[in-house]
Amino acid sequence: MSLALYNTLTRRKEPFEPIEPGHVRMYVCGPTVYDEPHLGHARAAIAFDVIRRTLEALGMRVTYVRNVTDVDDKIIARAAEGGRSPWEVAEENTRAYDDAMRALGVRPPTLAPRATGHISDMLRLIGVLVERGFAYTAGGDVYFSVERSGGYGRLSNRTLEEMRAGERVEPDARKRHPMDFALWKAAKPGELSWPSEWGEGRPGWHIECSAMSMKYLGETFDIHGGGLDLIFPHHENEVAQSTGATGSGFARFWLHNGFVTVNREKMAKSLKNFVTVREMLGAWPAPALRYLLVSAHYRSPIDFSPEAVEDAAGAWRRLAGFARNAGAALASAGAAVPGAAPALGALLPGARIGTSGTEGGEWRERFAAALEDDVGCPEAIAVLFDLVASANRMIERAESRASELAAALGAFRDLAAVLGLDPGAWDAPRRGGSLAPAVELLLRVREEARAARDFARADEIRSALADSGIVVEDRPGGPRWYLAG
RNA sequence: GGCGGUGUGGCCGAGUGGCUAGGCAAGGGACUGCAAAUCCCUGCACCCCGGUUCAAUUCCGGGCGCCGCCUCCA
Repeated sequence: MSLALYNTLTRRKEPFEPIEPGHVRMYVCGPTVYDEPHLGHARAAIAFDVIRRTLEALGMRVTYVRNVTDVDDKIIARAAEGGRSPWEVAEENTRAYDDAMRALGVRPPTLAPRATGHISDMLRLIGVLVERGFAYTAGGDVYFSVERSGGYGRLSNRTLEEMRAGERVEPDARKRHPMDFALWKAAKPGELSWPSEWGEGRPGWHIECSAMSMKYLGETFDIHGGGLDLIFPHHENEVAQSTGATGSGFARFWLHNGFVTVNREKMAKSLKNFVTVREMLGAWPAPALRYLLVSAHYRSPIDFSPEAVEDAAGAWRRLAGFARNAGAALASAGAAVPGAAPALGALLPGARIGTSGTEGGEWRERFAAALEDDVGCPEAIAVLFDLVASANRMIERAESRASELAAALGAFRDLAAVLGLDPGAWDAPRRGGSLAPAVELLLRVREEARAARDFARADEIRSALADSGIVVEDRPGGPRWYLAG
């Protein structure tokens, strides 16, 4: 089997092959940094993080570009409210975004270009569009002419007539067609601006993605992604601009992630029903959040609620518990414990899910097949749980060979890593070890109490540790402890 | 109104023309000083109405509900 992806452009699943064999070029619309990231941003970033890891795990090299929109009306407005500069606002929120994504195990893209660093590229592109007759000036503004663009509306599957029928905004008198959109906006006095042959101004929103994607990935590249809400007008306009300027095709596959909803409604600033990543991380373990956002197919909505996160946390505990138990079982059998998958954030292929012939080949094959079908994470997760149940039975039954369990754990780590859910990778950073001597002393005291059948004292110690986030399990071979979460 | 998506057991969430994923929660059992973790067992789901078929949750037609987009939006 080979990889198939759902392409918004054709509204079908299509076999995917990169233009350059073995090398995928992918561009995803990143955040507009006017506020701190909410769960919706996390969902998008994680969706494409998993897509990227999947491509890599299937043996492809991925050049992944995700932009930062750091010039925009909302940033300017936010700056004005706080009496700060737009630069400051953008900088602060870019940092908040990066921190949040790192905490959720989202690997940094290959490149994260900022709009303000590419003004000259945008001006050049606008110049070409004006030259070729796809754009016109009106005052200090430059507009793109949708009527000049062949096939405008193809991506969002609607015609210009249909769009006009649904018009909700008063047409701007300076536009030739109501759907024409700004490539360059004349600066208002005192506003952030750059010089151009059309006067002082700043770029429209859509042109930055055309300029930056083509600069780093070429005129035609493999995958362009973003949230479902960007299909129209943002991506439609990108297509129009880019194909207008180059005369050749733009992105071949368009991938769009579904929303995070609250009470089945889109999470959005305007509805005031959003939850920031920071708030979430304060209340729940990061891997539980990541699990929640990976557990649904990337195109489906995920309805957020405290119960949903609680369920995800439970599922995550089962996965993490398995890695712990299997590791301990192997160690006590004197067998080698498979190493953790590459650390989070490492610019390395997410995993080695190589198929038949390898240890744990059957699970690897099923897992790969799930992801090859339009990145079917729910199915892939089901394989992971099947593996866990099966390997737990090996642990339970003493007659199982250590080599078999080691293969299962190795496969588990490799496969979970494709989803960014390898427990080893999450545990490593916080295994400071500074707690260990104190905890182990308490556990020795507790063992003495248990030996003396002073269970009140033993339970007291256990619950005191629990209050500090340390879970104690009494095993046949003695107590074991770990950090909760 | 146009376009797109979606409707599965208490909840989340795959999938399939008959052999009916997975997780969480729940109940019972094993293990344990008690727990925890783990294992075993249990619950007979597919919006409605027609049609095709030996057989439909799965295919076709119609209807209804919900969600999204229609120049803020991941």
